[in-house]
Amino acid sequence: MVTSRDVARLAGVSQPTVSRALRDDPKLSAATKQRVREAAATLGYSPNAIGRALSIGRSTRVGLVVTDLQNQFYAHVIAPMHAELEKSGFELVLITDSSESGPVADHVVANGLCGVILATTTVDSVLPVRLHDRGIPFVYFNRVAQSVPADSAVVDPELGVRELVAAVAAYGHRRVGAVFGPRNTSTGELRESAVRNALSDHDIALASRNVRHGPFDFDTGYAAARELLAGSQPPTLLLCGNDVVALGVLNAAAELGLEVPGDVSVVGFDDLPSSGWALIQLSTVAYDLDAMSREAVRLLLGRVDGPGGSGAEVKSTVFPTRFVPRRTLGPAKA
Amino acid sequence: MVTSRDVARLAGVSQPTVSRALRDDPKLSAATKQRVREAAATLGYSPNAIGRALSIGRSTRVGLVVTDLQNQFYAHVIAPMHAELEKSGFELVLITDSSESGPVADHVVANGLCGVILATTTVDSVLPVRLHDRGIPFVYFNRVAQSVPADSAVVDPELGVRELVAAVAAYGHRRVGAVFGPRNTSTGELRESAVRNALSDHDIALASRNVRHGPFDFDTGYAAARELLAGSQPPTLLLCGNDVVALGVLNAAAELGLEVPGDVSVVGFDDLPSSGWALIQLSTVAYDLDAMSREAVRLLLGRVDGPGGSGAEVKSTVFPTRFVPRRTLGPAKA
DNA sequence: CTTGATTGGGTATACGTATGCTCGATATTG
DNA sequence: CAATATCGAGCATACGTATACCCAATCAAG
Repeated sequence: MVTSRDVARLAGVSQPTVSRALRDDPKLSAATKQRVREAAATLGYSPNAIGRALSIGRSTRVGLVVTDLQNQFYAHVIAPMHAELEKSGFELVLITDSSESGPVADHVVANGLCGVILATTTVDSVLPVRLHDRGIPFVYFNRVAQSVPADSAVVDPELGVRELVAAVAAYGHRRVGAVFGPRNTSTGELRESAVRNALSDHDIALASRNVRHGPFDFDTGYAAARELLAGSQPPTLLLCGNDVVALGVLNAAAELGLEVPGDVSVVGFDDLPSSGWALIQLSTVAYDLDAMSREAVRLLLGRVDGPGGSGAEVKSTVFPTRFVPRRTLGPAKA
Repeated sequence: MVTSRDVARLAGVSQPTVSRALRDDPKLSAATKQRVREAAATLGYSPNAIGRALSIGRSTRVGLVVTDLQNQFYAHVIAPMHAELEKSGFELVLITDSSESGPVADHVVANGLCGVILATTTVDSVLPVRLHDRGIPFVYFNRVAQSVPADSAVVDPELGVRELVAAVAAYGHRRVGAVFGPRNTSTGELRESAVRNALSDHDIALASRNVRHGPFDFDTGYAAARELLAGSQPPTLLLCGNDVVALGVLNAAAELGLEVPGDVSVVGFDDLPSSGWALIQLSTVAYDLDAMSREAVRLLLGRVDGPGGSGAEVKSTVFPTRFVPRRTLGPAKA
């Protein structure tokens, strides 16, 4: 491995001078910088991130805390985050938070991550508290916890859901069901209340026997649909907490031999790329997930090497939603 | 941040003793170890990975080189790899290799990764050479490059493809087409030749006008299908390089108003979870992707902290395939 | 009882980089 | 021309951990 000392020797300067030259320290003469840069180029030197991290007490590595890496949703989150981080020379480290009991914070400290993006926060998460206590910069992505304020990139479901429910009403749905997300997540709660409010604005009842809750995954939708669509008077529409849940519902409906939207309409939330496929054509509520992912990164990096650090005001970037009508929402079955 | 020195002070020992105690050095008395462990627990100490990495000259961070993080395939690769790495206390770092010109190797060195898993190797990749030159342990996942030998976890398409083509022949397909993977990847080549051999064993011709090549992604399948299925005498079957390509084909077929398998049959390769969905029901060639991902990790870790290092024999774990018949393969259209 | 081996732990130092401080050399000013 | 300011770069050291080496104490064997 070629070190700054090797470069120093070749350039005829001291090691600290190499460090300063490459960091473009104004104290150095242009001539010296040039000489050092050439020597570095000759040797193919690139500064060792480990040494640097140890020295300045901070790495260029950002953690992303998720629960379910298999979940399609995260693929479309990870990719833009990674791209955005790369632009600033940061690395993305995946962290799965299976227990949430606290070791994650230890992990972050021990591995010297300079910041964390929380994508699976529940309202009762202790992780934000732990991170706050240790002074580790973090941001909320998608979900937030009220207990500890921090920057966040989130979605406002209101508008999209209103448009969606207007369409639902226009199609004449009266007997509706829903598969909401977990009650202990801000997204779950927010979307649920948005849906409930919009439904009651249109005088559409949501019977509790037609409502299910569960994690934002395929199985939740699948299991809920098997139950909800099996009765003698099944709902003519299932509103889903997100697209992945809706996919579970769609597949359960297909297995039950039900036509969509002939027998039952299905709507999602997120507008993942696959929702637009001809095979799927899921009616859903859309927002700019790519931009939101990048924004979370930008907010975090602002905290990490920003001047104020945790001093500045808490910023929350809210992304608007809109309804995207597609095939899976149609007229209510008579 | 609590350091080993803090623990040392509390335990009334020197800093190196803390290091030794926690690494279970046989030179230390059990009593001392116990005292140190208690002190460490009291302070909530966990060793700083940065300092450790700098000291021993090796980190516990493994890079995964991919091109397209959005690609559904990788979600099912990343998850098991991450889980397997976590078991051994290693971290997963994502690296996208956009240019493949060499900076990836620099990146690996600079950021002190202890090893790399190559998931997007082409036969003419320079990255393996660079890694080999710098003595960085790496393994091939899924695809290999002949130029530099290294451990690999790969698929043997032979058996599955043979079974698949037998089914194709039984269904009476004579006018077939294919959307193969890139010619400069080992997987692309291997699957293509397996298909060609099996087809000719059944005396089924594969007209070059019905063949397309391209990256293993959705758009490849989509674009190819729009072309291949548009003619007056379209193939009655499209064999696809992998499932994601097949999804592109299926969606193009749906847009063209074609029935699957009534008008055209489609088969894939990989058997991703979504291929088994009721909505999709893709006939495909399956293998244990989860086990293969984990094996790649194990092979790499064997090189990283194994005794022989690069000295030992090159190991290649080959995963067998089998045909999974589903809805998208049916009788040839008359 | 002395000598040698052995055990247990401390001391010194290394890893690669960054930065405060120092100091010589040059430039500036009175 | 002398005194002071300024610039440029080196020296020393810090970050947290691991390990080679060394030394004191204990123990065994002669």
